[in-house]
Amino acid sequence: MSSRTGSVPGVERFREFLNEYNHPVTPQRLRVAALLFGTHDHISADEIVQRLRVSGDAVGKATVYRTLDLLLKAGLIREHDFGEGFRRYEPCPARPHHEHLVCVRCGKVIEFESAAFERLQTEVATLHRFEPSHHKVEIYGECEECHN
Amino acid sequence: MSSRTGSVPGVERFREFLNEYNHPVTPQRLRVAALLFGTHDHISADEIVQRLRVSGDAVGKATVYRTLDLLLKAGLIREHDFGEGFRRYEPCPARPHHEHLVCVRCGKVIEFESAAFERLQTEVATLHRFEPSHHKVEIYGECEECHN
DNA sequence: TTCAATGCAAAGCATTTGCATCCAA
DNA sequence: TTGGATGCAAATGCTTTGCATTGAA
Repeated sequence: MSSRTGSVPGVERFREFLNEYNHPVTPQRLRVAALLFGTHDHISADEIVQRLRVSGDAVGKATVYRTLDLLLKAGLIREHDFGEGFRRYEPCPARPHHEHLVCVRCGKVIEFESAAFERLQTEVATLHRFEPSHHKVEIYGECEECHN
Repeated sequence: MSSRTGSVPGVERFREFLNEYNHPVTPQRLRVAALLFGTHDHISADEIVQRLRVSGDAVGKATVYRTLDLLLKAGLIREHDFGEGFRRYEPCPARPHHEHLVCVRCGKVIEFESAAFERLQTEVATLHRFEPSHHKVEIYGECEECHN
């Protein structure tokens, strides 16, 4: 075992969420949450399985997917599909809302925020009589290292 | 049979692309192209198979996927993943580059363009030393009919 | 004790691939 | 005539589900 999960705020929030909805707090759930809240990467379900296995805290793949569902419902993580054939996840609470730059060669993901984008979302949605809930802005291209 | 494919500009452009790369011009390829260039929807591979079957121009699913690849390589269609578990396609040449508003209830897709978004993409990419190739802006929410 | 969680394996789906047959050029 | 296209069915890869077992409360 490695993580003192109690010290990670995100894990605490997940614990509260589980209590609130009378979902058992299991070691597997805490491990998945601790891993997610302890990384800055945008990792896939499979990477979660791998990393937990390596650190000796193996959790079944099905349980990982089920825990990701819970974390999504709790609003504690964000789900992404960058068109790679699988989804990636990142913790929410850490940083404010942000968008992504994705390198089409090496897969590197860089985050950025832009108040202008936020403003434009509201503007455009209102114009089309939409009630906006969320949005995605992804810019694809080549990062400095990959671009010759 | 229904379509006089010769009258649709997109189909003509596809024909030229096939000739240029010495790919045979087959009736199946023309049918898929004609369907795509004749609709304003954002349709899935499966919908293409269904609609062609209904109109008596059945084309195998594998051929549809293979033709979509060609159309993508030709730059004549755009591919979208709105997180529904499958991809949607739309003709490119018809309209200038645009973004999407997606109703999370009924799945309706509305297109919009915004010069401001285009400008911001370049700005942000340059800031992070990215060479931008393309981008996606999707705003999710409830359309007027679905919102109450 | 008890009801939900776990984890394996099987099932589901969209998409891709293998291969025998067919056809555009 | 012939190399590539077609289309069925099988394979793939991510994700979900069924079910017997385990464990949190």
